[in-house]
Amino acid sequence: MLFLGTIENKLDQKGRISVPADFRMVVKNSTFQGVILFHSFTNKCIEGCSMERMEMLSDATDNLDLFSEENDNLNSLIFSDARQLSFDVTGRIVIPSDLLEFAGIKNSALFVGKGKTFQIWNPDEFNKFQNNVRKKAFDARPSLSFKKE
Amino acid sequence: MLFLGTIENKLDQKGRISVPADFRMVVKNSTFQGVILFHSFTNKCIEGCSMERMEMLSDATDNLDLFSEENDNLNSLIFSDARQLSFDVTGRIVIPSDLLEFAGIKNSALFVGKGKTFQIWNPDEFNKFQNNVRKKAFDARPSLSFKKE
DNA sequence: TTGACAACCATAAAATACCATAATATTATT
DNA sequence: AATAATATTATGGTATTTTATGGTTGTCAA
Repeated sequence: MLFLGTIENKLDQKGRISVPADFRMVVKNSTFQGVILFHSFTNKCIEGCSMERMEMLSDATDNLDLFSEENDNLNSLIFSDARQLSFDVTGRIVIPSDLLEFAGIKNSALFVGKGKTFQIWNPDEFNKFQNNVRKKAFDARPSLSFKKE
Repeated sequence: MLFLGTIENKLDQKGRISVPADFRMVVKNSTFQGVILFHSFTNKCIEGCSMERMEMLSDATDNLDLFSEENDNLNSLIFSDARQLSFDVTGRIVIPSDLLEFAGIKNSALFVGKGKTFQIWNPDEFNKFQNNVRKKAFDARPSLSFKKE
């Protein structure tokens, strides 16, 4: 199962927001009924994934080197920053305020499927980003975008 | 199993449409009883495939690199646009309205087999497209089109 | 005792399951 | 081979469930 599509949901005054049903389905068989969130390293948005994915990341970065400063820094960046947020009965989470601020999210947020992971964006910010990505893809491969007659 | 042939079916007022029985057979042994749909990057139509195929794509693009902007952009193009649609009891799906608009589909749609994938077209648009393709093939290779006796 | 937070209850809208039927194809029978 | 019987589709309408969202209460700790 993959995180697919983009769904916009609202934050209520208590900061709660529904995780899209399709996204909840992805972690349905997971031990942890919730998601992991952390700052994105590439964009002005929040990164999200399942606990299983986080464990894979851990396995990938873990080289058992207790003396590697680089390794320590990387783990610090990723794991100390990550929060596990469990769903309430109706499938909502409360996104920590520092993450909301980082992503510039106020009243509503966009859940963006990325396959094995997902992101949470300010809807307007994502529009800008997506247009930019499409433009870049277009510039890189014009032959795919416009077939000559 | 492959997606083969072209079948035209109707949309009802609720936007439901039967996925051709032969197409449903292709994903019969899949864990996810449904199809993945997304905008075509090359034509005015909807692209479709099985969840397995989407997972293969995911495996191919997934590199666990949290710092790769390029990878992030690629995933954004592919997965943020895709929807998983499961069959109802009679084998129907509801195609999201934005995809219908993109492909210019109103009352009926044409399922076009492409082997490992398929497409969904406005029937008239597909005719135009098909004629164009034939014309191009004709222009390119007149010698193949008219065999002398 | 106040403020943060979790558990609980409620509801409108949207999505999906359910039931029914008509059209088509497939098989069986004579 | 012709026709009857059966199964499988595609399609239409209704009922039920799920989802997203809002509000209230209870609990624990500062």
